[in-house]
Amino acid sequence: MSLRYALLALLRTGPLSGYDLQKQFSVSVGHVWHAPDSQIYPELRRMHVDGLIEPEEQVRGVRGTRILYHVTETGDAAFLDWMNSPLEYQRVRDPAHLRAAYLESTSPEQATIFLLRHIEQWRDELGQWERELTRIDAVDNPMLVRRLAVTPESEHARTIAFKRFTYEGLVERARTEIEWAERGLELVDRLSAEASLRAPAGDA
Amino acid sequence: MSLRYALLALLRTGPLSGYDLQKQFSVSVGHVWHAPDSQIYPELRRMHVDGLIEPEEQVRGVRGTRILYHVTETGDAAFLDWMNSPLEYQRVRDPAHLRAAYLESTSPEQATIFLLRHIEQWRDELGQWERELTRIDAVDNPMLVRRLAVTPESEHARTIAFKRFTYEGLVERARTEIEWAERGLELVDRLSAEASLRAPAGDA
DNA sequence: AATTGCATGTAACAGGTTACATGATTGC
DNA sequence: GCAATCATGTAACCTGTTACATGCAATT
Repeated sequence: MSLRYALLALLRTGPLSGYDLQKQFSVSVGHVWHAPDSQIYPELRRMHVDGLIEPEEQVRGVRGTRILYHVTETGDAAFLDWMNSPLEYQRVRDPAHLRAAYLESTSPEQATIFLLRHIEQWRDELGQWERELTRIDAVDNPMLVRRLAVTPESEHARTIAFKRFTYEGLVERARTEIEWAERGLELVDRLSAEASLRAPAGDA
Repeated sequence: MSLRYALLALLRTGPLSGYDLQKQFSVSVGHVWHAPDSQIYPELRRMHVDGLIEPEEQVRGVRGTRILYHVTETGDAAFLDWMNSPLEYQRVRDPAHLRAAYLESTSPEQATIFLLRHIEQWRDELGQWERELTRIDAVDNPMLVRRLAVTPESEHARTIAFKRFTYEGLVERARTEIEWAERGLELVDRLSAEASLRAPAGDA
């Protein structure tokens, strides 16, 4: 049920349409909580039904409309309640470590491919998050700017500090994953070397 | 769809019942892939329908039965295919970092509570994984023992090495999370101190 | 006039969670 | 005789994914 709070967090910076939210999901909050558009639109409806947000229809051109959603007082309270409630941690479900635990069942080559892909995967994430960190420092992220615009100036440093803190955590996590997989590559090589010592294949 | 491969991984050490598997999920593979019993029994049926496993009914007492599942050749091949196929990474969906990004919306006290809980959460995981590491070193984990029993001795070191590698990764991840949250606590304190410098509350 | 981007959704399905439901066996 | 635990599931629900579906507006 975090989707609704991710949406509320964005909407608390000011009204946005489903489409706006969808885009933000791919660049800002999407870095910590992915959601496809097919999930966002129905959820917005439910949030409206629950009184957390209020739609405002806007005319676009001759016949087009777009719906801007405003956070209601109820919605604001719901967000703050969530912030102050114990977080529900998700059960572990980690395909990479699941596979890692059984790498002995495949060849060193396949193990290497798996580990290289793991490194690639996390390097991509790392790149995104590092870029986001520099954007935060430059106060260049559109959502952060929106957020600061509706925040008293005395709170600006705090707001930025927590965003930075969040992305620092993500960056460290990515680095940890990469280092782990790199040690895995060394392990695969070491095991292969040991095996070929015991049973040389290419020798006479 | 990793559940089925987690189940196959366990069954490849020899036949087990749904109940056995359920227990293993809470102590071995469950450390990387959680699954409740209500998911395991239906999945075993589907795996039987798909020809990956073969049930063997066993009499228990006068009327009780238990069903042992054996991996078929098809099942074995399916597992190895999975091992050699690109891993499907899950989209990021991280409630802790989502909340961290908006900690400025709550009080320092609530932020502290959140961070302390995060530390507690990961310390629990860390403890489990560290215990598992010592069990691996002592060759004391029942599933590892089963696994080694059906593995040629020349492969024992490899098998143990990858298990160790897996849990080392989990341990590092937990440590990274804990360190991050501890830095978060310092940040909250620092921000509170700065705020009370600018607007002293307890003073005359 | 065509392309890109804005804007809104529906439907079918897969995967996972929670709660419910039942009964037998074994050890004390 | 009772408790623990072995052993098997069903049902309803929620969340998320993938694919499909439509059409206007602004720019080139």
